[in-house]
Amino acid sequence: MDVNGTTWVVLGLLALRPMSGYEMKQVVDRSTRFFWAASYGQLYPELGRLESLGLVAGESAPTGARPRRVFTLTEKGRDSLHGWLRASGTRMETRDESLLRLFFADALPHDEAVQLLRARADHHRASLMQLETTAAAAEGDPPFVSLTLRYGLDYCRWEIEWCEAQERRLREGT
Amino acid sequence: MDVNGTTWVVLGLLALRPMSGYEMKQVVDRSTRFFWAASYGQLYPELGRLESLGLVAGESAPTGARPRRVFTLTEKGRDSLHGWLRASGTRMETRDESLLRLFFADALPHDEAVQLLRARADHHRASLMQLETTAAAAEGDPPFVSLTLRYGLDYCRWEIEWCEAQERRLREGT
DNA sequence: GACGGCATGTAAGTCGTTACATGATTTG
DNA sequence: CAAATCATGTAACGACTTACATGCCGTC
Repeated sequence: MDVNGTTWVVLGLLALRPMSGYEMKQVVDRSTRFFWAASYGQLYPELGRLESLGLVAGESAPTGARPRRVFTLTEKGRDSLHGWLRASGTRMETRDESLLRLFFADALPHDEAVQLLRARADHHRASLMQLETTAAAAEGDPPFVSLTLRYGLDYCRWEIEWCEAQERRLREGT
Repeated sequence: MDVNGTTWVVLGLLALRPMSGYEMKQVVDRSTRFFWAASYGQLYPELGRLESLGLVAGESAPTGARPRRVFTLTEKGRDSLHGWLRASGTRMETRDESLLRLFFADALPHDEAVQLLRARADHHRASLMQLETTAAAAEGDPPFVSLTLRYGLDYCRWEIEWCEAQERRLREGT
C-alpha cells in the first residue's frame, strides 16, 4: 500500500474529526510538530494519494466562492490507522544541534564549554513557556492528546533540571 | 562558505584526532548517532568538499596495498569549528513514531492505548542497555564526550520512569 | 579459498522544507 | 482599500539513506 509518516498524520487527524488540508497544517503546527512535523508539500499530495486509495474521502465545502475540500476517514482508512497503532515499529530519529555542540565542546576553553549547558537550558525554558501557553487553551482535548502535551511539559522541565545539575557538577568538580 | 550538519561532525571529529572517513562512520555509529547520524553518502563527499576549501587536509596512509586517506584539521578548520561552537543557532528536530502513536491513541480501546506506554518504556529499556554496554568501554573519553553519554543514560532512565508513572496514573484514574 | 572486516566512493531514490503562484475573504 | 488570513497546490532544492561496485587484508 506504500505508506510514509505523513500517512499516519493524515489518518490520525481525520480520526479526531473531518478537516481540510489547510486545517491539518494548523493543527500539526500547534501539536505534533515537536515530535512529528508536516508541511503543505507533504500534506496535500498525501491527501490526494489517500483519496485515490479510498482511505479518505474528500468533499467540496466552499466558504462562499472560495474553494475548500473537507476530508473524512473511510472505514478502510480507519482499519489502516488501527493496524498502524497496533504495530510495533518504533522509528525514532533526532537531530539535536545543541547536543552535538556539547559532544564536541572539549575543543573549547572549559568555561565556554560549560556555558553551552546554560544555552541548552534556556532553549528548553523557551519551549516550556510556549507549551504552557498551549496548555492553557487545551481544555477538553482527548485524553491521549493531553498526555502528549503533558509529555512535552515534563520533558522540558527534566531537560532544564538536567542542564542545571550538570552545570553545577562541572563547576564544583574542577 | 556553505555549511551543513555533516560539516560540524567532520570538523568536530577531526578535532579529537586525525582519522579516515571509514573510521568517522564507526565513531559516529557508536556515539553521536543517537542525536546526529551520518552516512557514507554524506561523509565522503563532505570530506572532499572541506579539503578543497582548506578546512581539512587529507594524507595518504595505506594499509599495505589497500588505499586509505587520513584527514587532519587545519587552522582554518579549527577556526570554523570554534565559530560554530560559539554560535547560538539551536536547530532541533525529532521524528518519534511512538509519541505520534500515543497522540492518536484515543482511536484505540483504552486498554490497548495504555499498552503503548509499555511499548515505549520497553524501547527505552533496550536503548539503555545498549548505552550501558557502550559506557562500560568508555574509560578515558574527554569530559564532554562522556557528558553526552551520561545524557543518554539519564534520558533513557527518565523516559522509562515517565512511561511507568503515566501507565499507573491512567490505570488508577479510571 | 571463503568469509568477515577494512576502505573508498557513487547512484538512485525518498523525504522534507521553502517559496512561490493564485485567488477569495475578513478585518482594521 | 490595504493587510492579514483562508485555501489549494506545485516546483525546486537540499538532506539523507540504501544499496551497490570495487578491491585488499587477515583468519579459520
